[in-house]
Amino acid sequence: MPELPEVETMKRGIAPVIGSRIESIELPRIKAKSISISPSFRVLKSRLVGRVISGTDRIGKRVVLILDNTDRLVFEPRMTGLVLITDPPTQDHLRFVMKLGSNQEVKAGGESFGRRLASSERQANAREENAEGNSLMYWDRRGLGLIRLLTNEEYEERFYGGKLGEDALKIGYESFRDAISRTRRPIKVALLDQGLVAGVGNLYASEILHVSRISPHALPSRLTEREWSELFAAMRLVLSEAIQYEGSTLSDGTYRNALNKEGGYQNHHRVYDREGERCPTCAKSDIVREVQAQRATFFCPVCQLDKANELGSKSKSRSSRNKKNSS
DNA sequence: ATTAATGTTCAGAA
DNA sequence: TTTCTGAACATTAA
Repeated sequence: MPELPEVETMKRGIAPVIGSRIESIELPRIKAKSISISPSFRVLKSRLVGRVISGTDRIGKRVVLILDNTDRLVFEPRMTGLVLITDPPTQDHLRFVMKLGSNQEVKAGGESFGRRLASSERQANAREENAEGNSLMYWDRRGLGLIRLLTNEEYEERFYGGKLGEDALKIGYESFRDAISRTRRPIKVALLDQGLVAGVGNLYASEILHVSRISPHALPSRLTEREWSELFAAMRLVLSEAIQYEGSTLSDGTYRNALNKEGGYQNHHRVYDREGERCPTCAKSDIVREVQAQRATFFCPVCQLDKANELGSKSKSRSSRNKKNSS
């Protein structure tokens, strides 16, 4: 699901829209309930049409279009949202379309979707319409995402007014440690708090902790200096690796980049969704799946052993595991 | 045919 | 103040 690497990939993928003028915006007529757009679609239309997209940005897990009057159109994909510039995965969950004037000549010859085009005439037509019109689309299977148009001031207030933490790839070591130390929740839970550091989600939190060999249950207050620096390095490593592979497309196949192409990082996950597989780091245990704060958490109980918390941990029923490790 | 599970964010409760 | 819980929604696996 779109976390920092996926959203960064979308942002990079829509770079071709920079410099284009917005000719119109549309709400595709679909059966699904419409997503949240604020202010209203009418207002968006009056404020967007005619404007030029002067740039793009990413803030945490959001994609941002910067307009020539400094307004910002923010796409928040949440679970299953995608920002695309080619045909979306399906037509029935296409939520928002922005038609763009071509800033430069677009070659209409390069159709390379032959296989999928065969499926249905209706879809092929709709797709053609989108593909040749040079448009930017928002697709969202579950429809939990949202789109909002903000003035520059509203944007600054909303995202830099202390409500959102610094971006996980921009934050420095000291600030990172200070931010995460601000809570008494376990480290895995703290990493998910966007108000502390922005961009890390459930999948990458597990991966980052595994690389740094820190237990998801470890308490920030008890991390050593060495662990902090390993955690920080692991965060940068994992996120940039994932960006190199254009993000993770999980088994449900939802996530795609801006060209509707799957990511590749799922093949390089060390622990996420790998319950029962051998730990790639120590090879002394299988990966364990556990629910922590209502979220699936994957880790290796051996090389991510939480020494400080081992005895006093308030874990619930652990009956299924009988490990007779010397202690 | 129901039900649970999926992950992000926010409002409201503890 | 800080942390926790449930809702928003659509789809799939059980």
